Amino acid sequence: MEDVADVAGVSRGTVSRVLNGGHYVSPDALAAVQRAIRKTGYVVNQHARSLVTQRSDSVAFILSDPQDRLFEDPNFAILLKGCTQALAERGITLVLTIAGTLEDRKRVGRWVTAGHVDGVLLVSEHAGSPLIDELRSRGLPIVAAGRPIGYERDISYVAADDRDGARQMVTYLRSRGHQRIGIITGPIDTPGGVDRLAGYHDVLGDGDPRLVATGDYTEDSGARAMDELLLRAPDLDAVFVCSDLMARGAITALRRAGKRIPEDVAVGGFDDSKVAVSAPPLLTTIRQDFVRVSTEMVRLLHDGITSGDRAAVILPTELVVRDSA
Amino acid sequence: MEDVADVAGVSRGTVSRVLNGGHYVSPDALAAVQRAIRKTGYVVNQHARSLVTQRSDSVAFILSDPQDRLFEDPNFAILLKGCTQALAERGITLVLTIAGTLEDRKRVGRWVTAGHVDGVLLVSEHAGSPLIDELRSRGLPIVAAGRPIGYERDISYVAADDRDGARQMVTYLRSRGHQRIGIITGPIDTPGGVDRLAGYHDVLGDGDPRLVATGDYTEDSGARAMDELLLRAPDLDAVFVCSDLMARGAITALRRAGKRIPEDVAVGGFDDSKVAVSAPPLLTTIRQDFVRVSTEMVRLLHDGITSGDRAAVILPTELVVRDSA
DNA sequence: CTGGATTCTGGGAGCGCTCACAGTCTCTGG
DNA sequence: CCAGAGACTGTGAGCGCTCCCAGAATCCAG
Repeated sequence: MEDVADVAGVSRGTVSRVLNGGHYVSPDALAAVQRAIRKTGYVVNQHARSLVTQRSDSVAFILSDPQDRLFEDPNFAILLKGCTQALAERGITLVLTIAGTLEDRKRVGRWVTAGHVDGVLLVSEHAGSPLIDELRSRGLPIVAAGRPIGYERDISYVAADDRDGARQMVTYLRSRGHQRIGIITGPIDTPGGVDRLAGYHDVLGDGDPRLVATGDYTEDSGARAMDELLLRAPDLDAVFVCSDLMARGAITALRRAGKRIPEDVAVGGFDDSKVAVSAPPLLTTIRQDFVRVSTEMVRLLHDGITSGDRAAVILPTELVVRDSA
Repeated sequence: MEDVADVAGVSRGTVSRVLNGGHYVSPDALAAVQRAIRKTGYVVNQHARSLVTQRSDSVAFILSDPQDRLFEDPNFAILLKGCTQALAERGITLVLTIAGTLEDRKRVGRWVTAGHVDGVLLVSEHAGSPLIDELRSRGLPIVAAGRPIGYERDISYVAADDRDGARQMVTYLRSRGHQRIGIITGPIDTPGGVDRLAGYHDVLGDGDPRLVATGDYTEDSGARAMDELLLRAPDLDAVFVCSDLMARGAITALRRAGKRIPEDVAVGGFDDSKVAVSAPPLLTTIRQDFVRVSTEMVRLLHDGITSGDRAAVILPTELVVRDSA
């Protein structure tokens, strides 16, 4: 930097000003510095800058999922890519951390609170992680993907309107004349698990508990839950499966049981992910826009870093009718 | 840090020594410092450390793929996760960068060469990127996933033995009595594209050019290439498709054309990825171990950072026989 | 008892940057 | 013509750490 200043015939201070927006710099000095930077091939030392500004211009993307969902679930990939790009536009770097095990989570907690990042994007399935408390106590801005159960007032989050989406699907199934509508929920400690089930009950009342089964968002679990449902309620004529991937599993199970879709049993999914249209029957499902989720998350985190604000954003969901219901 | 030194009754120098391995520190001082660190809740400032050591203890994972393959191809996810974990074990942070467009690549080039990272993991489909030259000129250690065409002597890389894998598959198909064996290759500017085709020719000689078609590793392109092959060589009785995903597309196309698999046309894939067993028929394919690839990549990069060594690792591939051939 | 390793410790210098402050110069209105 | 506001510039201090060097303490062999 001293070199640049010498070449441009100005002082370090002026070079620094040019680097940081160029306010209070004369046009001559500006041009001279820019020329000198090109000539010397100078690049700022981010560490030196961070040392004094106390900011790192990077954020952590923490995937604290106990399973290897990154592979199974395309939503994660979309979220990850969307965040990377939205951050890049703001000149912020995305640091990916995977914290599956409890030990991982401790390590990540230490790392994050050591001031490596200015904020955290939390993509975790399960609630009640001690991570949130630790991050909060350090005053680190956090934005979660999905409603963080038990922390709604404490940290920012972006979520799709799960409950309303579920209502739309169940209402639609009923409008098509289905009487015995089952549901395969996600884990009951996830917002997608409780909220979609709540939407189901909003429309159908308490209903028959034999029509409710639980999966873990994997394809296999969808098949297993469907088998269970078929056993407990052989007369069911429709099922709302709370993720497309599980719906695919459920369809496999239904076919094994000799059921035609949608003639014998109608199937509704959730997500409108790639798997919804990867094979016949094309899934009738609820769309949630994960690209939008990621841009909103980044926006919220940026706000949090610059102003300390907290906010929650609920994005609308939309029924997409295809072949399976 | 000064606080810790005061509490422990020692100097900054001693605290620093404890932090960096504890050599030349008396047991008493060591214990006192460790106690003081716990008491004060001290965490090192990574930026200050990096400023003096000139190391960042982080590496970039550069995904410079023009398409959105991260979604289509599960291999990327496995690679990404494997690298993250292998690095975490070494206390190194993974910074994810996506450089799809040319402009992205420039931005990433600037960023990486600005000293943000100690090394680079390059996961790029296409060769001849100016990125490699730029990184090399800065002396940054690089490890590529897959053979970096034209840079084999310049940078480290880890690759599966594509050519031998292809030979295994084609040999197997021929041993099963197939006479007219087609191939759907990857893009011809990728190692997987040229090497697997070379393996095919190793076994079959020059053969009939009408039996060769090219895809781009997406499912759709597999279907299109199959249609083309069927048109040019309606008598073909087997096809080696150079990725499982494309093989799925090819199977769709074959079925549309009324062909039974494997009775009318046998299909061989490559990768042994999740899609190989996602639906019937289960794919006969070539296994390459991406977890192993990622750990080897990290090992090589670590070597490169600490010692400046370069190396190439070729991992064996293995035929997996299932239903499709 | 002494000289030279060997182990351990403290403190100064400096990594490359930003920020606050003091100072200079120019331009305005009274 | 002058005071004061505004635009611009240079300089010193300091961010929190590691590294180096000098010196103190300890130990062992001669």
